[in-house]
Amino acid sequence: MSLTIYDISEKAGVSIATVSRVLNGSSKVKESTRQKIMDIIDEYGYTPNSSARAMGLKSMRTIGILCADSSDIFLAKAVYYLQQNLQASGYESLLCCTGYNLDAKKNYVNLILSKKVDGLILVGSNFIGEAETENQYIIDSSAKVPVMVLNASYHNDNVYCILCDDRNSMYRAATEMYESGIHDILYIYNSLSYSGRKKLDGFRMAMQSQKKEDYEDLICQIPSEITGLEDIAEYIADYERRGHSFNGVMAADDQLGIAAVKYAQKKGLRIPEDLSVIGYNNSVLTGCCTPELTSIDNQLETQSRTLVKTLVGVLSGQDMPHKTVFSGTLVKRNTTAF
Amino acid sequence: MSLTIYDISEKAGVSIATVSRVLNGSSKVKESTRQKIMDIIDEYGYTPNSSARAMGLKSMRTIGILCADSSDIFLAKAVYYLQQNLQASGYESLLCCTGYNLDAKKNYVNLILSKKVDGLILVGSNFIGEAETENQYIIDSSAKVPVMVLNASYHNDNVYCILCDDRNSMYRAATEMYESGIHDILYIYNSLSYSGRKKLDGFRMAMQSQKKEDYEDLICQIPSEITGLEDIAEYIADYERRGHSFNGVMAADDQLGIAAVKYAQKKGLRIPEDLSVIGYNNSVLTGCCTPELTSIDNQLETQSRTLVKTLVGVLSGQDMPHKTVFSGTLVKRNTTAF
DNA sequence: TTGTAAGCGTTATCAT
DNA sequence: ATGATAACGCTTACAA
Repeated sequence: MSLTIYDISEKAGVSIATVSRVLNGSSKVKESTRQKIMDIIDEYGYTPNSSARAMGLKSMRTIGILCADSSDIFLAKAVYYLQQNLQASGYESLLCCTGYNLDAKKNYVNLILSKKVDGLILVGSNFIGEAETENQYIIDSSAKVPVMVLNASYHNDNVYCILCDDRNSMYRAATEMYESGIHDILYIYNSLSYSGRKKLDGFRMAMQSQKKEDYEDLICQIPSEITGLEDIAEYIADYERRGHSFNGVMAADDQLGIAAVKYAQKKGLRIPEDLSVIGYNNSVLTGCCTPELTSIDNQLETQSRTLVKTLVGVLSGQDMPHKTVFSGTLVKRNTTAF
Repeated sequence: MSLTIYDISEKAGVSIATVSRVLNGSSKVKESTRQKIMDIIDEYGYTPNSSARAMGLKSMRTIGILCADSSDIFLAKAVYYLQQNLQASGYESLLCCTGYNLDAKKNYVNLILSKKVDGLILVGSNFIGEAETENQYIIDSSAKVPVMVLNASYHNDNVYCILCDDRNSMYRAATEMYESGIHDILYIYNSLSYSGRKKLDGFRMAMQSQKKEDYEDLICQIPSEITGLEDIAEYIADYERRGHSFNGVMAADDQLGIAAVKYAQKKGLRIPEDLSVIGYNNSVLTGCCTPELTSIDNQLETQSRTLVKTLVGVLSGQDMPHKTVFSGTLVKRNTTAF
């Protein structure tokens, strides 16, 4: 069994209260006794029991992180940055992968709340539903602890959102592509999560403000059951064969962007001469295809850092902004010429 | 403040011991009182305080997971599977990303041990050093809790290893490539972690048993400072220009495999006619290049499941195998013709 | 079957 | 500056 504060106090010939004081750096302790206690702690390698500490402090100094799938390339990155920042701020984190089903998510929220975490971080816009009823669980949770949402927006009292302005980022990138002379732009996407909707909005806005006609015909949802990149490429080829022609592609994520590159290779189109492609997320995948994929970077690292800073502020009683929005940036590689 | 066991016992008109009993499903409780208590728990939404519980049980039912970088595509997958399995077995997990520096790793081990976790999982062979002194911290840790190692082998009393036989997997794949008529095989790798060494061993064994001469000339370490895939491709091209010729590439991971594909594209070589390529890990990256990358799958999901099963066994006092080895399988895609 | 009471290792409020 | 001591919420002998 490992040492307790009692063992240390005994060896040092002081009371546990004194030991506790030096441990917490709190009240005044005579420097000599402080030294003596520290020496003994070092010598015997004592470390406080964090459960007991949590009971005394009524806080675990632990944050619950929920994400749908921590092996997703985008979410993994976010979780990584969050944990690094939390750790640096002296918080533990409890990670929980929920999958994409709403009921499962609710259950996991309850589970993690029962661990008496000090706060909750929802990673990814898939935690926000379109219907208000789908989000009741967020309101309920926020009654107990502050809820942070990464990459989506939800307005409520004790919830704080950090996000990238996906709509505007997509708008700007689509506009830039259009103004470079590429007027027939195919938009491909998988799902309409919160950020998925924003991106599509941004694309539509861009086409509208360019007075582009019939742009809706070039908005293409990839059915969720087709997942292989080659299959998606084939689906795009089909779409083209059905009478839609385009010389640019904007994809809602990098995987889809790569599928578009594969489509071009299949059709013998040159990139970027015959077809320009822009992905989204600026993930490691961008380097894997040839030519390398131009992509929109949504500042995940900055978002994560800000989120933790905001959370720590909230937990220490400060007033913090309920919504912080960053702008994405277009990272140009070789699937675009502008 | 949330409810305690006292609140529930009061509302139910029983003692806290009885409530605790139904909570733990332990000793005999009359069905009617059990029902009554459950109803009240449901009605008021009581959830036990896990710190208090940990103190009583003298266990947090928590496992510490250490990995160098949870955003690494391979490690993220492993961590994901581990967490899923631990959760299913009723364990929490505390994830901690250590980076690749040895001293940092040691510090993190101590940190996580101070949380009084019930066990430790080291994810990835980069936790095992070549020199024995580098591994002392594992021995020290295993004196306190069982230590599980994923994807590497280390022999000690309270440490348990689950791994894929990388040497043999590489041996078989290289042999298959050789026997298909591809006799000049370039081996590329980054680092010599535990599994990195095994893979290289396997390659060497294969070449030796084929009586291939001068195969050492075709073993190429990519300097760690060059990281971009295009740059690696360029490095390979340089290597070739310096007088090494080859018609096959075996890469120590998928990223390097893709770099080899990029090299071929750069040189105008046809894949697989002029150059065959095999990657390692069978990650999502395999689908991103064109043609899609043949890769060795190291059964991460199976490894993770087995690891958790073994850990749970150890924690419940059962005798468990100290070393479990799976075999990798070659997943053939389009960078190979055999 | 149920209740009583003694821990578990801290923190924090009193006194001294 | 330091020491007693009461919480904190739970588990678990031991009694009844």
